[in-house]
Amino acid sequence: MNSEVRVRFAPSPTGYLHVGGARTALFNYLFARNMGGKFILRIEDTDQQRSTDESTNAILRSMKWLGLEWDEGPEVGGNCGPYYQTQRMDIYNDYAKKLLESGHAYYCFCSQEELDSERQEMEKNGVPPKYSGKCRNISLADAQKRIAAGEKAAIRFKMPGKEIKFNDLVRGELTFDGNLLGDMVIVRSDGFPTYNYAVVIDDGLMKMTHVLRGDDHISNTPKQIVIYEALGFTQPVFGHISMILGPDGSRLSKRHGATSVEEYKKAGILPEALDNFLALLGWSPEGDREFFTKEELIKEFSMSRVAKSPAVFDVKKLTWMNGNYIRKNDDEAVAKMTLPYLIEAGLVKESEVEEKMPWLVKVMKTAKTSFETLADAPKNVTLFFNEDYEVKKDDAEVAKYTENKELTNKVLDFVVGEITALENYDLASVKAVIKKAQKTLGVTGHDVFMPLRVSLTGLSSGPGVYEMFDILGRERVMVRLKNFKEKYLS
RNA sequence: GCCCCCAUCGUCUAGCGGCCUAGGACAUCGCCCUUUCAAGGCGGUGACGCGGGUCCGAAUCCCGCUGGGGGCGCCA
Repeated sequence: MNSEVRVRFAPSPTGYLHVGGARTALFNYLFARNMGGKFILRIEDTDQQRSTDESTNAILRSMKWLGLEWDEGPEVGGNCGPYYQTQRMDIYNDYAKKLLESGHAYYCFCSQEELDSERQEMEKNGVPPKYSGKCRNISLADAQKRIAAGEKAAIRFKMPGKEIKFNDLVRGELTFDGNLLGDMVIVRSDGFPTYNYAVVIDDGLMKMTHVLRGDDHISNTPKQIVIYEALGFTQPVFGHISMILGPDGSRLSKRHGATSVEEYKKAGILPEALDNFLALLGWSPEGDREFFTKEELIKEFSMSRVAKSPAVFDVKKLTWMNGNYIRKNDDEAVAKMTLPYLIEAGLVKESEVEEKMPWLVKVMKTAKTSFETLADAPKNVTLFFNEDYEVKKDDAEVAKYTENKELTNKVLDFVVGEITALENYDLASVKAVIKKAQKTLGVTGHDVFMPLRVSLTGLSSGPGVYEMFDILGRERVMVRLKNFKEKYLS
């Protein structure tokens, strides 16, 4: 079947997977799955200086975490491999040779210094910087002799000075003037291919039907098209997705804060939430719905609904969405997903996880409405864990009850007495006690709840008082109440 | 400097000539629920960058301007 859709994501392993890259990968993935085609992952590691295995691993890890499984590529193989550019050197060289022989390319002996000064000169004169074509007329035979004699040479592609057009899937027809483009290097003097060349060889040989990538590649496209033409490869359909911007409207970068998928994972963002959020950056479904499972995204996705304009990455909305995803889970699931964060915060020990699990589930039942990321969990549940919580006396609401000792004492004494006398400590009895306190003491509900809240949590706001009684249990409630009395009411 | 792309509430966006006194979501504000907080429910504030056309009619089409972004490497 040569009508099968084939798309790829081709990161260069020079750092972590960026959210912008993740979105490009996601769009390719969704498009492939929606069309019943293949999603291919290729590692563009021809930059020897900056590529690292560590980055490759980090990128693969992030892709998997996001659920973007690839059909061909590293670890899974495929018929069009290898999928690492550094393993495809022979292929690039073969095609470079063909281009040299067919007269589409030539050897260039210009040194870096010559090129630099040439460019500076052009810039000074306000001329668009473009290679002069100095080595264009050195014959292949002469060039080969010089190389045999030990000279270093790059290979340049002869740009045809013509108009280059292509039909972009998201932007429509785009036109470029080839006369403005200089002869580009396709093979560096160290023998490594350049991006614009390697990408064509790979996409051509890997039979890509569509190339969906970032906006920043628009001006590379005409350069690549002429290589497709020279090689006689079938051109894929191009689609350029707009970029992701920071809050200030410039290209999203480190100075805007977290940019890598890994950082969001660490911050306690769920992969489903990040996928959902990223899908909505630049793509919109029909209708007003915003929450989609991956399967639903696949079903709904269409390149025709991809926006042309760039999008600002709004962490607030991501976080809101993430909170919704967390709350969609049942209490047990939330307990499990927050566990690593609780352990890291020292609230739970690895060894007591099993024993504490049922209790943790109970904690999460009341706490999960209060956090938007998993990393928020520890600070929101810490007061359930130990008795040495701080009483915020500088909070005016709290101070009311530390200052009005008479009321607080009255309430606490009554409740302590009644709770101690309780045969069965359960929620119903606790409720009854509190009711009784109101009646007997002749105070409002608020005036019995607040002293209890302040003494049980040290705060004027937080989880429900009943929930505290339930989660803490009789003994810990007593400890807290008595401690509070001793410290603040005597 | 040159080339290219983009332009609807603060943000993500719907809108593809009349359904628009511009719809939804985040954020924000108010109300409700409620022992507090959160969650939830309801409601409010809030946008077609500007100027020319075309058309009976323009957020929607065309041109210019302005603004923003990207590219112009022996980086990808």
